[in-house]
Amino acid sequence: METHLGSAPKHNIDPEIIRNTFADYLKRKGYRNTQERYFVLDSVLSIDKHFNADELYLYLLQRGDKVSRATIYSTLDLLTKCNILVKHRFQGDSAHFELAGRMPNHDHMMCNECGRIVEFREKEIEDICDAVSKKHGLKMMKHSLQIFAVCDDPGTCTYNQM
Amino acid sequence: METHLGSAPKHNIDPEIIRNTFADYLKRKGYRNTQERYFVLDSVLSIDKHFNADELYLYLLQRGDKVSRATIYSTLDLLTKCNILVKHRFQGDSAHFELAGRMPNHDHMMCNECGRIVEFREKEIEDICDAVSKKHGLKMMKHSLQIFAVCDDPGTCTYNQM
DNA sequence: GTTCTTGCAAACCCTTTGCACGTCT
DNA sequence: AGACGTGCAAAGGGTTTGCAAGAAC
Repeated sequence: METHLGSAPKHNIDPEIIRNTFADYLKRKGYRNTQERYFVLDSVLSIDKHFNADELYLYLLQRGDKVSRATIYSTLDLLTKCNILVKHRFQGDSAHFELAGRMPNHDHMMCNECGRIVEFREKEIEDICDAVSKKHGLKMMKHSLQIFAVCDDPGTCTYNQM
Repeated sequence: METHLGSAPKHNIDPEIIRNTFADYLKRKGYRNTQERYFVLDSVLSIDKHFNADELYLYLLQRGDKVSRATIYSTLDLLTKCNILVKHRFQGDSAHFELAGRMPNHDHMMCNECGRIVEFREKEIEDICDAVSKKHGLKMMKHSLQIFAVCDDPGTCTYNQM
């Protein structure tokens, strides 16, 4: 079985640091160190893309680490809560995840027509969010920005507002 | 039956213009002018909030216009495609809609703890999105920005990153 | 009269849950 | 041993779909 989730990470995140972060979190919360949780963590660390729960499930299968979907969901939740993963909800149906340290505070732009996703980081955005939050009496935790656009190149990507 | 969707709109959108927009769109696409579609449009025009499909279904019932959920979904889709409505996907489960002309290009900030939603408009954000799109060879159609924050006031709203 | 739309219920997808079994401490 | 986590399958919520009946053209 072949998935599109690469197994040679290009990000420069130190796996050891993340494993410790997770171990600390579990300990702090009184949660147990189970094989399954670390199977999931190790897979996640080897992916340098966005992925959803089911893709991760299949990827784990392919690696020979069978973990049930229920456990995948539960572990993704833990990993999100301790800020190892970031959870996105794009237009589509399923939630997408990615390593938080992979490309901090970046946002996404997608072509309505071809589905291509462009990631970008724009410092100003974070600053504006911070300022707006303060102005309204809140403290920003994070933000999520998506730009819906269409490719300029009409050859590969024609937009039709049907 | 009483819903929380007000029936006295405070926005200053001209219903006639919107009805014409919709009629033109239907005509242009060869879709039919059905009672149900205009029931939905009229309801939508009388709401000055975000709403989801089911809230709209109940609101229509309350007004005495019975339209099935299937038709609600289909009509919401049409209204979104012709830019009368904007569709949002906040963290939660269901998609939320609102009139596009109600508060153009505004964004949302929500408190993780109490769920309060603050709407704001920041011109800079639109400008940055536009510039970023150009930089990557795309033409921006729209953007969606959410800020996840917590209320400053610790009395009403304590945040605990469990 | 033909084609499109509606309404209902069933199907669907993603996610969560109940419960029995297994594993961690 | 006890408590917690896992896996399975079933339930759940939101949304879409198949099909027969009805409405628009």
